Amino acid sequence: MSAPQSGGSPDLRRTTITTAAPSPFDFPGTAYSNGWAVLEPNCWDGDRLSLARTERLSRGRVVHLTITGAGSAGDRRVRIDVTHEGELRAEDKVAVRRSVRLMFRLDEDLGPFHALCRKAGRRWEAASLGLGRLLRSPTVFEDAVKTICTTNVQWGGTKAMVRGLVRHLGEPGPLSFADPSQADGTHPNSFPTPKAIAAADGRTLGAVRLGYRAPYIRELAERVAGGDLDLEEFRGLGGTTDEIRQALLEIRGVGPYAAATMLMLLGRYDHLAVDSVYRAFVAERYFAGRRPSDREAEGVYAEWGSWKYLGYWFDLWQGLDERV
DNA sequence: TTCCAGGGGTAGA
DNA sequence: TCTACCCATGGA
Repeated sequence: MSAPQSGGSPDLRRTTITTAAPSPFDFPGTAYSNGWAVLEPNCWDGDRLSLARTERLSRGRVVHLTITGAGSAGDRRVRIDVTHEGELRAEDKVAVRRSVRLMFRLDEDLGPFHALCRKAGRRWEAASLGLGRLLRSPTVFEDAVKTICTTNVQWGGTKAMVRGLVRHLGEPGPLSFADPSQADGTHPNSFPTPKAIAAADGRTLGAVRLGYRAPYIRELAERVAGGDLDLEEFRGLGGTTDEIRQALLEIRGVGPYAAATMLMLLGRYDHLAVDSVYRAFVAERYFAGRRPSDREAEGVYAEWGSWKYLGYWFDLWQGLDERV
C-alpha cells in the first residue's frame, strides 16, 4: 500500500507495513520502558501511543517511521507507517522491519523472565504480562553513543547531548520537506552515522556540548567507521557475556555501569548497572536508608540469576508507581 | 556559590 | 585491587 500524502512535497508518500509481535507483548509498555523513547530521533506520543523516528536505512535512504501497536485486541502485530520520497522498494521494507524488530526485541525470548516474575509475586506481576523488552536502537552504535551520554550527567543533560548530535550531525529525512503543520514533534534528522561523527570538525562537535565525553564518542565513531570495531557483532550469540563485557570495557568511556547498560541493550541481563539511581533505590528499599557497599547492593538481585537487570528494573518502576 | 548527576580515566600506593 | 583526583556541562 503506497499513496501520495496530501501537502508537502508532491513526491512524499506513505506506506504501511506490519510485523508480527510475540505473545505476551505490551506495545506502549515496551516503547516507553526505559527513557530511550524520548531520546532523539525517537519521539513518543503519549496520546496516540506511537513512537516516531527518522531512520537512515542501511542502503543510505532516510525515511520517517511512525510505529504503533495493533489496532484491535488479539491482533499481535506492530504497524509501521513509513513516510518516504519516491518508491519504497522491497529491500527498504525488509530494512524497516529489521530495524523495528531490533528496537522492540520482537525476536527475544523472555519466557524465562516472565516465569520468574510470576514466581516473584505481585510487584513483578505486571512485567509478566508482556513487559521486559526495553526499547533499544536499530544499531549498537547508536545505543553505545547514547549510553555514554548517560554517564555522570542528569537525564536532562543526556537528552540535550543526544539532541545536539541529531540536529548537528544527523541526516535530514523526508519530513524536512513536509509542511511544518504536519510535524508530529519528531525532528526530521536521523541519528548520525559513525562516519558523520568521525568527520565532524571540532567546532560542530563542540556545539553538541558533550563535554569530556566528546573525545570518547569521536574515538568510538572513528573505530566503527574505519572498520576497526564491529559493534554489530556483539548482537550475535557467539561469546560469553563476560567476553562481551570485557570487549565493551575496552571502549574508552565505557566503564562498569555503561558496560552493564550495553549488555542489557544487547539482550544480556546478568549484570547490574550500578549508578546513583540504583544505589539510592536499594538503600531506601533494602537497607533502611543506609548506603550499602556496591558489593552489598549488587547482592540484592542475586536470585534473579541471568535476569538481574530486568528484576531490578521492574522493582524500581514498581517502587515509583507506589509513590504516585 | 557549591554540589552532583543514569561515571570513567589515570596515577600512585 | 583500591583510593584520590580530575574530567565538561548544566540543573538544583
